[in-house]
Amino acid sequence: MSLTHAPAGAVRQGSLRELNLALVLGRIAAADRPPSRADLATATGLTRATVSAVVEDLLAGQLVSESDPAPRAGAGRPARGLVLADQGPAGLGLEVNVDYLAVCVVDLAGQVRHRTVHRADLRPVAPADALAQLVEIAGAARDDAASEGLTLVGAALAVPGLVDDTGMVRLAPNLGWRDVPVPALLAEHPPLVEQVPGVPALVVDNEANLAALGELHFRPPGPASFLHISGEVGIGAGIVLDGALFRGVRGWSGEIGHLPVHPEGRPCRCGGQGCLEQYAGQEAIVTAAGLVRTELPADTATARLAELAEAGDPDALRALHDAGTALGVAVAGVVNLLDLDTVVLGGGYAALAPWLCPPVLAEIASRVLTAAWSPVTVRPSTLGAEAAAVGAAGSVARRIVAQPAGWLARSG
Amino acid sequence: MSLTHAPAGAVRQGSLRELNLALVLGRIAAADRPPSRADLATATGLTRATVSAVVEDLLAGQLVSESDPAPRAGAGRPARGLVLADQGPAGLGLEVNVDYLAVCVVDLAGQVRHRTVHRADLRPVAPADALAQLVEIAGAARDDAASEGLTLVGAALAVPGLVDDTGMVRLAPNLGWRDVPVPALLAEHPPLVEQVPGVPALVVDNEANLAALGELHFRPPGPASFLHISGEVGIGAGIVLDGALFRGVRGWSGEIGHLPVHPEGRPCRCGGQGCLEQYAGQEAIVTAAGLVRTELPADTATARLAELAEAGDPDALRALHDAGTALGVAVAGVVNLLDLDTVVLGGGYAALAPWLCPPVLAEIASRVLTAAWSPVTVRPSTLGAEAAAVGAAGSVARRIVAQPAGWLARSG
DNA sequence: CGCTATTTGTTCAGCGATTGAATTATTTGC
DNA sequence: GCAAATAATTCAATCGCTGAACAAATAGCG
Repeated sequence: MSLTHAPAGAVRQGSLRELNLALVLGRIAAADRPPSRADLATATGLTRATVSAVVEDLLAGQLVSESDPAPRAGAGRPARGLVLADQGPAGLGLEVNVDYLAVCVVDLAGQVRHRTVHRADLRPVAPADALAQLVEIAGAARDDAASEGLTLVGAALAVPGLVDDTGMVRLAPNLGWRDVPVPALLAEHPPLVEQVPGVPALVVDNEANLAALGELHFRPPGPASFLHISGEVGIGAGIVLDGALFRGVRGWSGEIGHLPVHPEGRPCRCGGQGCLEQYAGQEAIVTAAGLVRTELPADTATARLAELAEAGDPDALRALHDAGTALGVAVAGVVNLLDLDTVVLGGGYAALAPWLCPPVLAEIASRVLTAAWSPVTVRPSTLGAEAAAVGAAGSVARRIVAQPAGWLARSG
Repeated sequence: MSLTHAPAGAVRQGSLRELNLALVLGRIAAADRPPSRADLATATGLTRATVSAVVEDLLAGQLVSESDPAPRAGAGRPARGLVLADQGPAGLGLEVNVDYLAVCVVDLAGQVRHRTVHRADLRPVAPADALAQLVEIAGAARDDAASEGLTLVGAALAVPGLVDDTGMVRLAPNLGWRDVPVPALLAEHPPLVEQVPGVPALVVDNEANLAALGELHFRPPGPASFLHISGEVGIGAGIVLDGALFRGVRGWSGEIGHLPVHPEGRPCRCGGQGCLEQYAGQEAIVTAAGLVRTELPADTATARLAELAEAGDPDALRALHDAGTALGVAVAGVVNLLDLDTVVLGGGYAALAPWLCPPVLAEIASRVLTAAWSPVTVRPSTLGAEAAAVGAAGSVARRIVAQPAGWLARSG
């Protein structure tokens, strides 16, 4: 029951058209088959005349295109289907992580049109240099996209750390970044994207948040509310409610890693005791499995762990089971609290999901009151390791779909 | 970042006026001093001409009234202040609880204009009979309100149990209700409220949810996002995000009582182990304090407990401290997850807040990562025991403020 | 092959709501 | 008593939606 139906600001004369552009475009994006103008009219409640006028604007602005007449039974003039354009605006996704840089381009329809991953240990690299490398890769991606008729209209950067609302990276412990003014550093390079009213040129956000958004956009029939858990060294949760990321009062939501699972248990670096991170963080799992803590990326350790588990190594299996149980205790609490019906295991957990899911489901079954009525789905993320970059680019593309007026106002 | 700015349905010609009516009325409601038309124009971005036209509609519909010219310094024609009308539409709040029936009427400004509490043990009473008594009391309240120029336009009923989306009470254990079709039972009585387009005649909801909404409306400068915890036999949380109650996918959010605080601890009726309810539920506190479990209402036991604590009884103090610590562990987890900055202790906890708050705050301080940056406020509810009834009535009144067009369309 | 029914999409006069400038209203300060 | 300042209203112009009529394109049927 959202009681704030009205847009935040004034509803001017022209807002009407803006809202209907968004409404119609949103329907086209959400439809499973290319809808006709008539379909849109009945779906939205607008008249066909209005829909035609709105669609004309969308076609002129390269936001949608007409598809071949869909074969359809019955009499009558055949409808022309409308689909999101594969040319026009697109989003740029960037990611700086411990052991790689990633860049990708996602179009309006959510298709990944370009993708580059540059593997390198970024920990010894100064932030400014890392960003410079990223800009270089992104420049090539932009040219590539341009050759396909795509115009980049905004960028989103995923980092493994806390980001404040100005885009400053306050703390990215595993990367060794502290108080890095990313927007200012990137402003020293030539702009990567075309400026479009209503679309921020650069958004910096936590990788867990953006990875969750990636999951939202690229599972066509997926749920609008779910919990996405990124298991890395820390454990971050992206909470998606009604198709929007819930960021909390200060933008620091999702710290599921410090939910207590053994309140009198091991001390945690957060100052508490028995936090989930101490039992289901990557380091905890790896050491519990008897692996020596590897020097370099978590990736390797995770892959090794999966191998061992695959081979039936009892230590690895026990470590995964214990971690899954701890995770399940925390997840059950979240599900009880928020009444979500889908949990996605992402990040390092994705590869370990076959062993983590059963104990998580077991804890949910025994602790969640309503689990009997309504089952809770727990599944691994479908996106690869660079989910955050894809989610970042997708969030930009999605913004265009949600607010097309800015793009249309750009060039006329 | 809500990406769904557009209203769900079509934006017709007339929607423009509807949206601006809501926008202007919302500003009047949110202002701390009666704004003038000129203030509203600058605040909303609309022209003064439009604001005048909109205000004229609101005045004609008895939704706002002009206050005496506010004394103001400087030259110029004095502004006429606009305030929410103290006549016109109002909301009816109803509550059935274990040991009382409550009815109240709240006007647009959020003022409680009428209040009746009928104390009685409702457990042996059949649901139909309880509702019949409630209707009788409500009828008197409606007549009382009518004499003050108020018209009831919707009712909300709070019950201590799970309610599905049809208004059916699936289970209210402490009341002994199961699958009670409240809307159908109430339909057998003459209607209590005038039908207004866009305002449901009856909403049935969980008391914890409605109590949380009560807190939202009646702390003028209060935060838009907070956690409201009702400590009764069970422990329920109302999660308010951006001024709206978060209900979850199926409407069953807020089950904070089953967050694990001692995962290998006491078994809980939910099937889990070590749930919060086992350590901070009213029964748990009362028995821990050495009080014999009293026959009747929890109220009495809570009051007795407060008395003992006031007098310095060591058992009572220890029981409250332990309960507060358990509560704090759970609350810290929620705050980490959702990044909320305000926690309200309501229901039975309100009276015990002086002893519960300190340990809760201590746990938050030690377990919440961001507590150092941004303090978390923990305070008792300011509403009385019948918070849910007030919140219920307030939610109806608030709906009129959020969607005034329906009321205006009513009589012309 | 031609006619009709059917559905899609466009055109156009009408209308409601906002806009911006001009106008009126009311008070303070000189 | 007059000018400056602020508040609120009036009014022609304009923007965008509506509803109905109209044009386009196809399947079914005799």
